[in-house]
Amino acid sequence: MDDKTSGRNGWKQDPAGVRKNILAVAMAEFAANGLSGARIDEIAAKTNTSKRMIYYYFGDKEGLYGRVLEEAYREVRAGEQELELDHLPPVDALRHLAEFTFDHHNRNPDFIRIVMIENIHHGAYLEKSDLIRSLNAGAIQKLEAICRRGREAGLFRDDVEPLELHWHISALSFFNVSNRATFSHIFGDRLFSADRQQLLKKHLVKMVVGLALI
Amino acid sequence: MDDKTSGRNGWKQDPAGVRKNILAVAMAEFAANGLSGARIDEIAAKTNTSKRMIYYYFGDKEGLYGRVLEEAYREVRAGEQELELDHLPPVDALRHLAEFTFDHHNRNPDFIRIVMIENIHHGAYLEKSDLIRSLNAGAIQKLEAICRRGREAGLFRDDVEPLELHWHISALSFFNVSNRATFSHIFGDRLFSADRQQLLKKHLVKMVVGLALI
DNA sequence: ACGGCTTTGTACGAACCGGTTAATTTCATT
DNA sequence: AATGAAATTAACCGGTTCGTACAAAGCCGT
Repeated sequence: MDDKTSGRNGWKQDPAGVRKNILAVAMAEFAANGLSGARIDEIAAKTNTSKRMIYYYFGDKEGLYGRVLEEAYREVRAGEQELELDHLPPVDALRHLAEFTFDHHNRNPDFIRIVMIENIHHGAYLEKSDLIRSLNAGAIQKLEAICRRGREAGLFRDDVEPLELHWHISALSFFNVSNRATFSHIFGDRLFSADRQQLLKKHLVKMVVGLALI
Repeated sequence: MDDKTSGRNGWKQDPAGVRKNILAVAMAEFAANGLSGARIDEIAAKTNTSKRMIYYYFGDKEGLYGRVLEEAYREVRAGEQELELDHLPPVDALRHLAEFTFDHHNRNPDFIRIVMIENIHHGAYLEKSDLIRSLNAGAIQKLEAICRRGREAGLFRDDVEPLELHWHISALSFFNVSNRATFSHIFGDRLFSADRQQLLKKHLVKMVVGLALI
Protein backbone atom coordinates (compact mmCIF):
# COMPACT_ATOMS: atom_id res chain seq x y z
CA MET A 1 0.00 0.00 0.00
CA ASP A 2 2.87 2.33 0.66
CA ASP A 3 3.86 1.64 -2.92
CA LYS A 4 1.32 4.25 -3.89
CA THR A 5 3.08 7.06 -2.12
CA SER A 6 6.34 6.34 -3.86
CA GLY A 7 6.05 8.92 -6.58
CA ARG A 8 3.85 10.20 -9.35
CA ASN A 9 4.51 7.29 -11.70
CA GLY A 10 5.61 3.77 -11.03
CA TRP A 11 2.71 2.42 -9.00
CA LYS A 12 2.25 -1.29 -8.34
CA GLN A 13 -0.90 -3.30 -8.76
CA ASP A 14 -2.19 -4.64 -5.48
CA PRO A 15 -5.88 -5.55 -5.72
CA ALA A 16 -6.08 -7.37 -2.41
CA GLY A 17 -4.29 -4.59 -0.60
CA VAL A 18 -6.47 -1.91 -2.13
CA ARG A 19 -9.65 -3.77 -1.22
CA LYS A 20 -8.43 -4.31 2.31
CA ASN A 21 -7.43 -0.69 2.68
CA ILE A 22 -10.80 0.52 1.42
CA LEU A 23 -12.65 -1.87 3.74
CA ALA A 24 -10.71 -0.77 6.79
CA VAL A 25 -11.26 2.93 6.12
CA ALA A 26 -14.91 2.37 5.23
CA MET A 27 -15.53 0.41 8.40
CA ALA A 28 -14.21 3.24 10.52
CA GLU A 29 -16.25 5.79 8.59
CA PHE A 30 -19.49 3.83 8.66
CA ALA A 31 -19.00 3.04 12.33
CA ALA A 32 -18.43 6.71 13.03
CA ASN A 33 -21.18 8.20 10.88
CA GLY A 34 -23.69 5.53 9.90
CA LEU A 35 -24.70 4.46 6.43
CA SER A 36 -26.26 7.71 5.26
CA GLY A 37 -23.92 9.80 7.39
CA ALA A 38 -20.73 8.39 5.90
CA ARG A 39 -19.37 10.16 2.83
CA ILE A 40 -17.85 8.30 -0.08
CA ASP A 41 -15.57 11.23 -0.79
CA GLU A 42 -14.40 11.22 2.79
CA ILE A 43 -13.74 7.50 2.71
CA ALA A 44 -11.85 7.92 -0.56
CA ALA A 45 -9.77 10.76 0.85
CA LYS A 46 -8.66 8.64 3.82
CA THR A 47 -7.74 5.79 1.53
CA ASN A 48 -4.46 5.24 -0.21
CA THR A 49 -6.43 4.97 -3.42
CA SER A 50 -9.24 6.88 -5.16
CA LYS A 51 -13.00 7.08 -5.15
CA ARG A 52 -13.13 5.38 -8.49
CA MET A 53 -11.60 2.26 -7.00
CA ILE A 54 -14.33 2.04 -4.42
CA TYR A 55 -16.87 1.80 -7.18
CA TYR A 56 -14.63 -0.50 -9.15
CA TYR A 57 -14.50 -3.03 -6.32
CA PHE A 58 -17.74 -2.52 -4.46
CA GLY A 59 -20.23 -1.26 -7.00
CA ASP A 60 -21.97 1.35 -4.91
CA LYS A 61 -22.23 2.72 -1.41
CA GLU A 62 -24.61 0.04 -0.21
CA GLY A 63 -22.41 -2.67 -1.68
CA LEU A 64 -19.48 -1.27 0.25
CA TYR A 65 -21.53 -1.10 3.42
CA GLY A 66 -22.61 -4.71 2.96
CA ARG A 67 -19.02 -5.86 2.69
CA VAL A 68 -18.05 -3.82 5.70
CA LEU A 69 -20.82 -5.49 7.63
CA GLU A 70 -19.59 -8.93 6.65
CA GLU A 71 -16.03 -8.05 7.50
CA ALA A 72 -17.05 -6.73 10.91
CA TYR A 73 -18.81 -9.98 11.78
CA ARG A 74 -15.96 -12.02 10.37
CA GLU A 75 -13.34 -10.29 12.48
CA VAL A 76 -15.31 -10.52 15.68
CA ARG A 77 -16.30 -14.14 15.24
CA ALA A 78 -12.71 -14.98 14.41
CA GLY A 79 -11.73 -13.64 17.80
CA GLU A 80 -14.36 -15.77 19.47
CA GLN A 81 -13.15 -18.95 17.79
CA GLU A 82 -10.00 -18.93 19.87
CA LEU A 83 -11.96 -19.64 23.01
CA GLU A 84 -11.43 -23.17 24.34
CA LEU A 85 -14.08 -24.27 26.79
CA ASP A 86 -14.46 -28.02 26.43
CA HIS A 87 -11.96 -28.84 29.11
CA LEU A 88 -13.73 -26.75 31.74
CA PRO A 89 -16.56 -27.86 34.00
CA PRO A 90 -19.92 -26.45 32.79
CA VAL A 91 -20.24 -23.61 35.27
CA ASP A 92 -16.67 -22.46 34.71
CA ALA A 93 -17.15 -22.70 30.98
CA LEU A 94 -20.28 -20.57 31.17
CA ARG A 95 -18.51 -18.02 33.32
CA HIS A 96 -15.59 -17.91 30.93
CA LEU A 97 -17.83 -17.43 27.94
CA ALA A 98 -19.77 -14.62 29.60
CA GLU A 99 -16.62 -12.87 30.77
CA PHE A 100 -15.05 -13.20 27.37
CA THR A 101 -18.12 -11.78 25.62
CA PHE A 102 -18.22 -8.84 27.99
CA ASP A 103 -14.54 -8.04 27.45
CA HIS A 104 -14.67 -8.73 23.73
CA HIS A 105 -17.54 -6.30 23.17
CA ASN A 106 -15.72 -3.75 25.27
CA ARG A 107 -12.66 -4.12 23.07
CA ASN A 108 -14.57 -3.78 19.80
CA PRO A 109 -16.70 -0.66 19.95
CA ASP A 110 -16.66 -0.27 16.18
CA PHE A 111 -18.27 -3.66 15.76
CA ILE A 112 -20.94 -2.68 18.27
CA ARG A 113 -21.59 0.53 16.38
CA ILE A 114 -21.89 -1.31 13.06
CA VAL A 115 -24.43 -3.68 14.58
CA MET A 116 -26.34 -0.73 16.05
CA ILE A 117 -26.42 0.88 12.63
CA GLU A 118 -27.54 -2.32 11.01
CA ASN A 119 -30.36 -2.60 13.52
CA ILE A 120 -31.41 0.94 12.69
CA HIS A 121 -31.78 -0.35 9.14
CA HIS A 122 -33.87 -3.28 10.37
CA GLY A 123 -31.14 -5.72 9.43
CA ALA A 124 -31.85 -5.15 5.75
CA TYR A 125 -28.25 -5.65 4.62
CA LEU A 126 -27.50 -8.48 6.98
CA GLU A 127 -30.49 -10.21 5.43
CA LYS A 128 -28.70 -10.36 2.11
CA SER A 129 -25.63 -12.09 3.52
CA ASP A 130 -25.69 -15.84 3.87
CA LEU A 131 -22.12 -15.66 5.08
CA ILE A 132 -23.05 -13.85 8.26
CA ARG A 133 -25.83 -16.22 9.11
CA SER A 134 -23.49 -19.20 8.83
CA LEU A 135 -20.77 -17.41 10.77
CA ASN A 136 -23.13 -16.84 13.66
CA ALA A 137 -24.81 -20.20 13.59
CA GLY A 138 -21.52 -21.55 14.88
CA ALA A 139 -21.34 -18.92 17.58
CA ILE A 140 -24.03 -20.57 19.62
CA GLN A 141 -22.67 -24.09 19.43
CA LYS A 142 -20.30 -23.44 22.31
CA LEU A 143 -23.24 -22.52 24.45
CA GLU A 144 -25.18 -25.59 23.36
CA ALA A 145 -22.29 -27.82 24.39
CA ILE A 146 -22.02 -26.12 27.77
CA CYS A 147 -25.74 -26.45 28.42
CA ARG A 148 -25.77 -30.10 27.42
CA ARG A 149 -22.89 -30.88 29.74
CA GLY A 150 -24.47 -28.85 32.50
CA ARG A 151 -27.75 -30.69 32.24
CA GLU A 152 -26.07 -34.08 32.04
CA ALA A 153 -24.13 -33.28 35.19
CA GLY A 154 -27.38 -32.43 36.91
CA LEU A 155 -26.20 -28.89 37.51
CA PHE A 156 -28.38 -26.93 35.12
CA ARG A 157 -32.13 -26.76 34.91
CA ASP A 158 -33.69 -28.98 32.29
CA ASP A 159 -35.26 -26.05 30.51
CA VAL A 160 -32.22 -23.81 30.16
CA GLU A 161 -32.03 -22.79 26.55
CA PRO A 162 -28.70 -21.85 24.97
CA LEU A 163 -30.29 -19.23 22.74
CA GLU A 164 -31.82 -17.45 25.69
CA LEU A 165 -28.57 -17.51 27.66
CA HIS A 166 -26.86 -16.03 24.61
CA TRP A 167 -29.55 -13.37 24.51
CA HIS A 168 -28.96 -12.30 28.10
CA ILE A 169 -25.18 -12.39 27.85
CA SER A 170 -25.29 -10.38 24.65
CA ALA A 171 -27.75 -7.88 26.04
CA LEU A 172 -25.67 -6.99 29.08
CA SER A 173 -22.39 -6.97 27.17
CA PHE A 174 -23.70 -5.10 24.15
CA PHE A 175 -25.66 -2.44 26.01
CA ASN A 176 -22.62 -1.80 28.15
CA VAL A 177 -20.92 -0.40 25.07
CA SER A 178 -23.76 0.74 22.86
CA ASN A 179 -25.51 3.01 25.34
CA ARG A 180 -22.54 4.39 27.16
CA ALA A 181 -22.84 7.83 25.58
CA THR A 182 -26.41 8.62 26.58
CA PHE A 183 -26.17 6.86 29.91
CA SER A 184 -23.03 8.65 31.01
CA HIS A 185 -24.38 12.01 29.92
CA ILE A 186 -27.42 11.46 32.09
CA PHE A 187 -26.07 9.57 35.07
CA GLY A 188 -22.35 10.27 34.98
CA ASP A 189 -19.55 7.89 34.09
CA ARG A 190 -19.30 6.23 37.48
CA LEU A 191 -20.07 2.81 36.00
CA PHE A 192 -17.31 2.96 33.43
CA SER A 193 -14.16 3.04 35.47
CA ALA A 194 -12.02 -0.07 35.18
CA ASP A 195 -12.96 -1.46 38.56
CA ARG A 196 -16.66 -0.81 38.16
CA GLN A 197 -16.56 -2.58 34.84
CA GLN A 198 -14.99 -5.56 36.57
CA LEU A 199 -17.85 -5.50 39.04
CA LEU A 200 -20.46 -5.31 36.30
CA LYS A 201 -18.83 -8.29 34.65
CA LYS A 202 -18.88 -10.20 37.90
CA HIS A 203 -22.56 -9.48 38.32
CA LEU A 204 -23.27 -10.46 34.74
CA VAL A 205 -21.73 -13.85 35.51
CA LYS A 206 -23.67 -14.13 38.73
CA MET A 207 -26.96 -13.42 37.01
CA VAL A 208 -26.42 -15.72 34.06
CA VAL A 209 -25.07 -18.61 36.08
CA GLY A 210 -27.88 -18.09 38.55
CA LEU A 211 -30.35 -18.41 35.73
CA ALA A 212 -28.84 -21.66 34.47
CA LEU A 213 -28.39 -23.44 37.77
CA ILE A 214 -31.14 -25.48 39.31
CA MET B 1 -54.97 20.79 12.92
CA ASP B 2 -57.86 19.69 10.79
CA ASP B 3 -58.72 23.37 10.52
CA LYS B 4 -55.99 23.61 7.93
CA THR B 5 -57.62 21.19 5.56
CA SER B 6 -60.90 23.03 5.64
CA GLY B 7 -60.35 25.18 2.61
CA ARG B 8 -58.11 27.77 1.15
CA ASN B 9 -59.20 30.58 3.43
CA GLY B 10 -60.42 30.65 7.00
CA TRP B 11 -57.47 29.08 8.78
CA LYS B 12 -56.89 29.39 12.51
CA GLN B 13 -53.67 30.31 14.23
CA ASP B 14 -52.46 27.39 16.28
CA PRO B 15 -48.75 27.70 17.03
CA ALA B 16 -48.79 24.95 19.63
CA GLY B 17 -50.65 22.60 17.32
CA VAL B 18 -48.34 23.27 14.41
CA ARG B 19 -45.27 22.68 16.56
CA LYS B 20 -46.76 19.50 17.93
CA ASN B 21 -47.65 18.24 14.48
CA ILE B 22 -44.15 18.93 13.17
CA LEU B 23 -42.55 17.24 16.16
CA ALA B 24 -44.69 14.13 15.80
CA VAL B 25 -43.92 13.74 12.12
CA ALA B 26 -40.25 14.52 12.64
CA MET B 27 -39.95 11.99 15.44
CA ALA B 28 -41.30 9.25 13.20
CA GLU B 29 -38.99 10.26 10.37
CA PHE B 30 -35.87 10.56 12.50
CA ALA B 31 -36.68 7.28 14.23
CA ALA B 32 -37.11 5.62 10.86
CA ASN B 33 -34.14 7.12 9.04
CA GLY B 34 -31.72 8.63 11.51
CA LEU B 35 -30.49 12.20 11.64
CA SER B 36 -28.68 12.30 8.32
CA GLY B 37 -31.08 9.84 6.73
CA ALA B 38 -34.21 11.86 7.43
CA ARG B 39 -35.23 14.42 4.81
CA ILE B 40 -36.60 17.81 5.71
CA ASP B 41 -38.71 17.88 2.56
CA GLU B 42 -40.15 14.49 3.45
CA ILE B 43 -40.98 15.63 6.96
CA ALA B 44 -42.59 18.77 5.57
CA ALA B 45 -44.67 16.77 3.10
CA LYS B 46 -46.09 14.56 5.85
CA THR B 47 -46.97 17.57 7.95
CA ASN B 48 -50.16 19.57 7.84
CA THR B 49 -47.98 22.61 7.34
CA SER B 50 -45.01 23.58 5.22
CA LYS B 51 -41.25 23.38 5.23
CA ARG B 52 -41.15 27.08 5.85
CA MET B 53 -42.79 26.57 9.23
CA ILE B 54 -40.22 23.98 10.26
CA TYR B 55 -37.49 26.56 9.86
CA TYR B 56 -39.70 29.19 11.41
CA TYR B 57 -40.06 27.22 14.63
CA PHE B 58 -36.94 25.07 14.79
CA GLY B 59 -34.24 26.97 12.99
CA ASP B 60 -32.53 24.12 11.23
CA LYS B 61 -32.44 20.35 10.95
CA GLU B 62 -30.30 19.83 14.00
CA GLY B 63 -32.50 22.12 16.05
CA LEU B 64 -35.49 20.05 15.05
CA TYR B 65 -33.69 16.84 15.92
CA GLY B 66 -32.75 18.22 19.32
CA ARG B 67 -36.37 19.03 20.11
CA VAL B 68 -37.48 15.63 18.91
CA LEU B 69 -34.95 14.06 21.25
CA GLU B 70 -36.28 16.07 24.18
CA GLU B 71 -39.85 15.23 23.31
CA ALA B 72 -39.04 11.52 23.07
CA TYR B 73 -37.55 11.47 26.56
CA ARG B 74 -40.38 13.61 27.90
CA GLU B 75 -43.06 11.27 26.63
CA VAL B 76 -41.39 8.14 27.89
CA ARG B 77 -40.58 9.52 31.32
CA ALA B 78 -44.13 10.82 31.59
CA GLY B 79 -45.34 7.24 31.18
CA GLU B 80 -43.00 6.09 33.89
CA GLN B 81 -44.24 8.70 36.33
CA GLU B 82 -47.57 6.93 36.64
CA LEU B 83 -45.94 3.98 38.36
CA GLU B 84 -46.82 3.74 42.05
CA LEU B 85 -44.46 1.55 44.01
CA ASP B 86 -44.27 2.98 47.51
CA HIS B 87 -47.06 0.81 48.87
CA LEU B 88 -45.39 -2.44 47.73
CA PRO B 89 -42.82 -4.47 49.67
CA PRO B 90 -39.31 -3.91 48.27
CA VAL B 91 -39.04 -7.14 46.28
CA ASP B 92 -42.46 -6.70 44.72
CA ALA B 93 -41.67 -3.08 43.93
CA LEU B 94 -38.44 -4.08 42.22
CA ARG B 95 -40.24 -6.76 40.24
CA HIS B 96 -42.94 -4.32 39.21
CA LEU B 97 -40.40 -1.74 38.09
CA ALA B 98 -38.44 -4.27 36.05
CA GLU B 99 -41.57 -5.69 34.45
CA PHE B 100 -42.85 -2.24 33.67
CA THR B 101 -39.56 -1.18 32.08
CA PHE B 102 -39.49 -4.29 29.95
CA ASP B 103 -43.03 -3.78 28.72
CA HIS B 104 -42.63 -0.04 28.34
CA HIS B 105 -39.59 -0.38 26.11
CA ASN B 106 -41.42 -3.00 24.11
CA ARG B 107 -44.30 -0.59 23.60
CA ASN B 108 -42.08 2.32 22.53
CA PRO B 109 -39.80 1.14 19.74
CA ASP B 110 -39.51 4.65 18.32
CA PHE B 111 -38.07 5.91 21.57
CA ILE B 112 -35.58 3.05 21.54
CA ARG B 113 -34.59 3.93 18.00
CA ILE B 114 -34.12 7.60 18.84
CA VAL B 115 -31.86 6.66 21.73
CA MET B 116 -29.90 4.30 19.49
CA ILE B 117 -29.45 7.08 16.98
CA GLU B 118 -28.40 9.49 19.67
CA ASN B 119 -25.81 6.99 20.89
CA ILE B 120 -24.47 6.70 17.36
CA HIS B 121 -23.92 10.44 17.61
CA HIS B 122 -22.11 9.97 20.93
CA GLY B 123 -24.89 11.75 22.77
CA ALA B 124 -23.83 15.05 21.24
CA TYR B 125 -27.34 16.53 21.12
CA LEU B 126 -28.44 15.12 24.43
CA GLU B 127 -25.45 16.89 25.89
CA LYS B 128 -26.96 20.24 24.99
CA SER B 129 -30.20 19.58 26.79
CA ASP B 130 -30.39 20.30 30.49
CA LEU B 131 -34.04 19.32 30.36
CA ILE B 132 -33.29 15.70 29.59
CA ARG B 133 -30.76 15.39 32.34
CA SER B 134 -33.22 16.66 34.92
CA LEU B 135 -35.98 14.45 33.53
CA ASN B 136 -33.87 11.38 33.98
CA ALA B 137 -32.39 12.29 37.30
CA GLY B 138 -35.86 11.68 38.68
CA ALA B 139 -36.12 8.36 36.93
CA ILE B 140 -33.73 6.72 39.30
CA GLN B 141 -35.27 8.01 42.48
CA LYS B 142 -37.85 5.23 42.48
CA LEU B 143 -35.04 2.70 42.46
CA GLU B 144 -33.22 4.51 45.23
CA ALA B 145 -36.31 4.36 47.41
CA ILE B 146 -36.76 0.66 46.71
CA CYS B 147 -33.15 -0.11 47.55
CA ARG B 148 -33.26 1.89 50.73
CA ARG B 149 -36.39 0.09 51.90
CA GLY B 150 -34.92 -3.25 50.87
CA ARG B 151 -31.76 -2.69 52.85
CA GLU B 152 -33.63 -1.39 55.89
CA ALA B 153 -35.78 -4.51 55.84
CA GLY B 154 -32.62 -6.61 55.79
CA LEU B 155 -33.62 -8.14 52.46
CA PHE B 156 -31.13 -6.55 50.11
CA ARG B 157 -27.39 -6.65 50.18
CA ASP B 158 -25.74 -3.59 51.70
CA ASP B 159 -23.84 -2.84 48.53
CA VAL B 160 -26.69 -2.94 46.03
CA GLU B 161 -26.50 0.21 44.02
CA PRO B 162 -29.62 1.66 42.42
CA LEU B 163 -27.68 2.94 39.42
CA GLU B 164 -26.32 -0.50 38.65
CA LEU B 165 -29.71 -2.14 38.99
CA HIS B 166 -31.07 0.45 36.60
CA TRP B 167 -28.23 -0.39 34.24
CA HIS B 168 -29.04 -4.09 34.19
CA ILE B 169 -32.78 -3.59 33.88
CA SER B 170 -32.27 -1.10 31.08
CA ALA B 171 -29.80 -3.32 29.29
CA LEU B 172 -32.06 -6.34 29.13
CA SER B 173 -35.15 -4.32 28.29
CA PHE B 174 -33.48 -2.06 25.77
CA PHE B 175 -31.52 -4.71 23.92
CA ASN B 176 -34.69 -6.77 23.66
CA VAL B 177 -36.04 -4.12 21.31
CA SER B 178 -32.94 -2.52 19.85
CA ASN B 179 -31.27 -5.67 18.53
CA ARG B 180 -34.30 -7.63 17.48
CA ALA B 181 -33.64 -7.15 13.77
CA THR B 182 -30.13 -8.56 13.61
CA PHE B 183 -30.76 -11.21 16.20
CA SER B 184 -33.86 -12.59 14.55
CA HIS B 185 -32.20 -12.60 11.14
CA ILE B 186 -29.38 -14.69 12.53
CA PHE B 187 -31.11 -16.92 15.07
CA GLY B 188 -34.76 -16.78 14.05
CA ASP B 189 -37.63 -15.08 15.84
CA ARG B 190 -38.27 -17.81 18.36
CA LEU B 191 -37.60 -15.45 21.26
CA PHE B 192 -40.11 -12.85 20.16
CA SER B 193 -43.42 -14.63 20.40
CA ALA B 194 -45.72 -13.30 23.10
CA ASP B 195 -45.17 -16.20 25.47
CA ARG B 196 -41.40 -16.25 25.05
CA GLN B 197 -41.32 -12.55 25.79
CA GLN B 198 -43.23 -13.24 28.98
CA LEU B 199 -40.60 -15.81 29.86
CA LEU B 200 -37.75 -13.41 29.14
CA LYS B 201 -39.41 -10.86 31.36
CA LYS B 202 -39.78 -13.43 34.10
CA HIS B 203 -36.09 -14.27 33.85
CA LEU B 204 -35.15 -10.61 33.84
CA VAL B 205 -36.94 -10.26 37.16
CA LYS B 206 -35.32 -13.40 38.49
CA MET B 207 -31.86 -12.17 37.61
CA VAL B 208 -32.28 -8.64 38.92
CA VAL B 209 -33.98 -9.65 42.13
CA GLY B 210 -31.38 -12.35 42.60
CA LEU B 211 -28.70 -9.73 42.32
CA ALA B 212 -30.29 -7.48 44.90
CA LEU B 213 -31.14 -10.09 47.53
CA ILE B 214 -28.65 -11.16 50.13
C1' DA C 1 -57.82 49.43 14.14
C1' DC C 2 -53.17 48.93 15.09
C1' DG C 3 -49.15 45.95 15.04
C1' DG C 4 -46.80 42.01 15.93
C1' DC C 5 -47.14 37.20 15.45
C1' DT C 6 -48.36 33.43 12.55
C1' DT C 7 -49.19 31.21 8.13
C1' DT C 8 -49.12 30.38 3.11
C1' DG C 9 -46.71 29.62 -1.26
C1' DT C 10 -43.27 29.41 -4.33
C1' DA C 11 -39.17 29.60 -6.32
C1' DC C 12 -34.41 29.36 -6.09
C1' DG C 13 -29.50 28.80 -5.18
C1' DA C 14 -25.43 26.77 -3.82
C1' DA C 15 -23.19 23.20 -1.86
C1' DC C 16 -23.06 18.53 -1.54
C1' DC C 17 -22.59 13.91 -3.02
C1' DG C 18 -23.25 9.50 -5.25
C1' DG C 19 -22.01 7.79 -9.36
C1' DT C 20 -19.99 7.91 -14.30
C1' DT C 21 -17.06 8.63 -18.50
C1' DA C 22 -12.95 8.16 -20.47
C1' DA C 23 -8.23 7.72 -20.82
C1' DT C 24 -3.89 5.63 -19.01
C1' DT C 25 -0.86 2.15 -16.85
C1' DT C 26 0.42 -2.39 -15.14
C1' DC C 27 1.23 -7.16 -15.83
C1' DA C 28 0.52 -12.07 -16.99
C1' DT C 29 0.36 -14.78 -21.06
C1' DT C 30 1.98 -16.05 -25.20
C1' DA D 1 7.15 -7.60 -27.86
C1' DA D 2 2.34 -7.87 -28.66
C1' DT D 3 -1.87 -8.18 -26.65
C1' DG D 4 -5.73 -7.82 -23.80
C1' DA D 5 -7.68 -7.98 -19.31
C1' DA D 6 -7.23 -6.00 -14.87
C1' DA D 7 -6.05 -1.98 -12.21
C1' DT D 8 -5.65 2.89 -11.59
C1' DT D 9 -6.01 7.95 -12.41
C1' DA D 10 -8.36 12.28 -13.18
C1' DA D 11 -12.03 15.11 -14.35
C1' DC D 12 -16.76 15.65 -14.52
C1' DC D 13 -22.07 15.33 -14.18
C1' DG D 14 -26.60 15.67 -12.68
C1' DG D 15 -29.77 15.04 -9.08
C1' DT D 16 -30.58 15.82 -4.29
C1' DT D 17 -31.16 18.52 -0.28
C1' DC D 18 -30.62 22.04 3.18
C1' DG D 19 -31.69 26.40 3.75
C1' DT D 20 -33.26 31.15 2.14
C1' DA D 21 -35.52 35.07 -0.27
C1' DC D 22 -39.39 37.25 -1.35
C1' DA D 23 -44.10 38.44 -1.40
C1' DA D 24 -48.46 38.50 0.63
C1' DA D 25 -51.96 37.99 3.88
C1' DG D 26 -54.83 36.42 7.94
C1' DC D 27 -55.26 36.07 13.00
C1' DC D 28 -55.62 38.12 17.53
C1' DG D 29 -54.56 40.68 21.83
C1' DT D 30 -54.72 45.27 23.27
